[in-house]
Amino acid sequence: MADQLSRVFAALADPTRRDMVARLTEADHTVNDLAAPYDVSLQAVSKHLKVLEDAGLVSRTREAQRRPVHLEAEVFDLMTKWIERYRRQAEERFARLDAVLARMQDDDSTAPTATTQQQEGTAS
Amino acid sequence: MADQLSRVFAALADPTRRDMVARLTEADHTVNDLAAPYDVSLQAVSKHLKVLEDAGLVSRTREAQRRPVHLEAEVFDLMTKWIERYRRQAEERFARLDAVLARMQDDDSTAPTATTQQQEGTAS
DNA sequence: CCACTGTTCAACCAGTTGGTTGACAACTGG
DNA sequence: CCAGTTGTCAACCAACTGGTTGAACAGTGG
Repeated sequence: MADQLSRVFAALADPTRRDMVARLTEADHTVNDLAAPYDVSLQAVSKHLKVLEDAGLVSRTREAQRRPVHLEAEVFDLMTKWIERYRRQAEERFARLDAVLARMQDDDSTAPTATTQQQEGTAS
Repeated sequence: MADQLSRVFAALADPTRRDMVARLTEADHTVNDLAAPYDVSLQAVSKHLKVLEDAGLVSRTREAQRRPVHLEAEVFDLMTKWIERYRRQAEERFARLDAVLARMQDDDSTAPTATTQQQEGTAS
């Protein structure tokens, strides 16, 4: 099956599932309960829940005939970590780039072939 | 097409695309350049890039025959906002729940059959 | 100008997704 | 125990995905 991070992103790529997650932050819900607002069959909702469960975003227990669905919010951290890591990296890079540009402006005697990495030096 | 948030999540649900994004935080890259590490055709990579572009995660300009790919890191905020909003909401709810449980423990005169209506709170 | 490099478009294919309906399983509670 | 409520499983379908190959387009540079 794909790694968990992929499953989490994929699970949240569907608006209906995102809405379910949003509602589950307020309170646990039964399947019927969850299904009510959407114009799809109960089975479809059950499938959505399976996707969320496989991603580790929700868990289900039993309580009488009902299967209360509970949000496992810790999984959010998985995404947050990934996103923040690369966001930070991108920001640092932009900072570096700004510095380079500033330096170039500063003393424009710099050779244009100045060992900048890939595209970076493309100050056309 | 779907809304942008869905497209962004869907785009990042693929490990190859996540890796491309990761590499693009370091520097811009051409398509060939990007494709090098992966064992798929150039056309497949081109498709992945289209997905990332449709999600607003990257932009492409022209430079001679090359099409340098550039990361648009701001889009990360879209996800971060969504995630953080609901994470916070979930945390607040858990805090509330803890409070309720603490209170119940405090004066255990509470009827044990205390109508667990929805699942918990009723404190909406 | 024309060959070459870099990239995309088009058609196709297998596998997945999100939905459907119908049957059935699990559990309560009268 | 049996009827009723709640939810899942199975089979099916259309649409989408991620990959392929072959052809075409864009732009440079000899």
